[in-house]
Parts: sequence; C-alpha cells; structure tokens
Amino acid sequence: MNSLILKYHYKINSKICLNIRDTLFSGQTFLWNIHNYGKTFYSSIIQSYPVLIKGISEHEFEIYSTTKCIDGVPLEDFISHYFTLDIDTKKVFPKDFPERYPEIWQLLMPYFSLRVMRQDSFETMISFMCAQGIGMHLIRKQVAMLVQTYGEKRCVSFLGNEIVLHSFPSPERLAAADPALLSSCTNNNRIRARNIILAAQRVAEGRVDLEALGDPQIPLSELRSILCQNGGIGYKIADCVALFGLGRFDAFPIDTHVKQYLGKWFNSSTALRSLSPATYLALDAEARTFLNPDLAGYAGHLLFHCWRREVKRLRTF
DNA sequence: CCCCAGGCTTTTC
DNA sequence: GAAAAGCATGGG
Repeated sequence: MNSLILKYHYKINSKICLNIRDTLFSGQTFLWNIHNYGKTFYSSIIQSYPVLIKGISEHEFEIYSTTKCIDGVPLEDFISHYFTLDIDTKKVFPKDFPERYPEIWQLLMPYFSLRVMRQDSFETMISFMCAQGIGMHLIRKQVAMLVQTYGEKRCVSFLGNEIVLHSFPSPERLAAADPALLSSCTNNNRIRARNIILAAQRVAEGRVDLEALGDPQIPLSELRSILCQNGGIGYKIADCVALFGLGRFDAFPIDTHVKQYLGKWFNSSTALRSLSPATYLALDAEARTFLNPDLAGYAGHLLFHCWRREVKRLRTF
C-alpha cells in the first residue's frame, strides 16, 4: 500500500471554490469547496494516479501524491496544466461583457474560481456518454459503477486512513466488457452499454485516435462530426468531449440549461425553439457573437453553473 | 400519475 | 427535411 507523502502548494487567483466534480459526474474526481477549506480533503484519481487535495486558504490548496511525475511530467506542471491555472477566468469573457451585461457579471462574481479542467479524453468521452436524458444523481451513479466494476483498484493510506480509489477503465477493458454486466452500470440501458463498448473498441483499435483529435488545428466543426460518428454521441456530447477532454475551450456545449440562460439572460428567441440540430447550430453561432469565440465554452461553463445555482437553485456542488 | 432530468436515435409526417 | 415518439429510472 502506497502512502501519500508529497505535498505541493498551489496558489490560485480565486475566492470561492474550485469545482471539478460536476465536469465529470463522479466521485473519482474531486470537489473542493473553499467554504470547507482546512477541514475537508478530497481524494481523486488523475490519469490513474491517486491524489488528495486540501484547501488551506481562500487562495491556496495542497496536493498530496504518491508520485513526483504524472505521465512523465513533473507534478507541479501537470497540476497547473490540468487545472488550467494558466487561465485567468475573468478574461475568458470579452472586454465589453461587464458593461453590456452588468447584472450577469455581478451574479458571476463567485464563479471565477470555477475551472474547466484538461481531463483525459477517453474518460471524458465515456463519462459524457452516460449523461443523456437523465438526472445528475444517476449520471454520477453510472460513472461510479463503471469505475468500480472495470477500473483498477488503487489503495493509498494517508494520516492513518485507508483510501480506496479506482482508476478509470482503459479502452481495452471496456472494449472487452460483457454487454449485460456493463448495462448494469448504465442504468440498465443496453443501448448505452453497447455504444460504450463500440466506442471503446474503436479507441482501443486506433480507429478513433483521441490523441490526434487533440490537435488544436482541427476545426471545431470537423472535430464535432468525427466524434458524432460514434453511436450515442451527438452535438452536445461531442462538444463536451472537445471542451473537457480535448482542451478545446472554444467548444460550446448546449444543453437544456444553456438553452435556458441563452433565452433568459441573452434574450435569444432561438432558445425558445426545441433543441433540434438546426437550433443547436443556430444557438452556437449566436453565443459566439457575445462571447469570445476562442473561449466560448470556458465562459459558457461558468455561466452554466451560475445559472443552475443562482437562478435554478440547483445545488450540484 | 405526470413530468423532468446536463440527449440521441428511430419513426413518422 | 423537420417534428414526434421511444429509451430507462429515480425523484419531485
């Protein structure tokens, strides 16, 4: 059993919270709310390495890890990249945004510490495939079951406590999964289970090269159509994979909540229509007229959580 | 009992 | 082509 021994400090220019969990729906990623700083640890698996995080002040957190390197990259650099500490979240919005939308800007204040992460592409793809027409509770449950059933068990000890974590299953592991067993992890949805197996097989066999899709030169529309060739992936999920799993902060996923705030906050009449593919593309184009096109998705994610919590009063983190 | 929940696919008009 | 109906389940 490994012990978590290393400790690194990271300073962030933020006040309220560093929210990660919602981007992946699962307890395997961690959630750190600054309101709990000093009291709460969150354990997680990052690229199959167990990691612990603790808030120590309004602007700092600590990372505990068993390794000094993740995927050959020094831990400090990896964490900085993973949590997009290179990004000033206030600057993901256009310069004139605060004066154009002062009420929204005011509501957004507590959300500039929320970060879109550069997560693993395969993990992101499979996780979001579990997220269609279903509630957050069940989405998290599905991913947790996938991880516990097919992931590798990683036990670590920390301050005398044993922590059991599971890495996200490899493409090969899911590619070889029994459909019946897998569907018990996917809300008994056999179609979803089948889609996950097929997607995992494509990745495992190299027919879908997620690494190559990480090339920032690929136009967003092309990236989206490639991802949509997988069953179970439409525009929304494709954009989520691009945004959270491929570092494409220009990708702007539109779901029911985004559609809602586009209508209410930005007075979009298009948002009143049902979310058909045509409506989706129209809203996507509209959003880029008042958001920075290169960072529309990053900004959209802050707006998304702000809308859910401040307006809809949904507490998912 | 009905409706919705961070949609996608198939069928029907 | 664009709309409407299934998918599965838990919770309000």
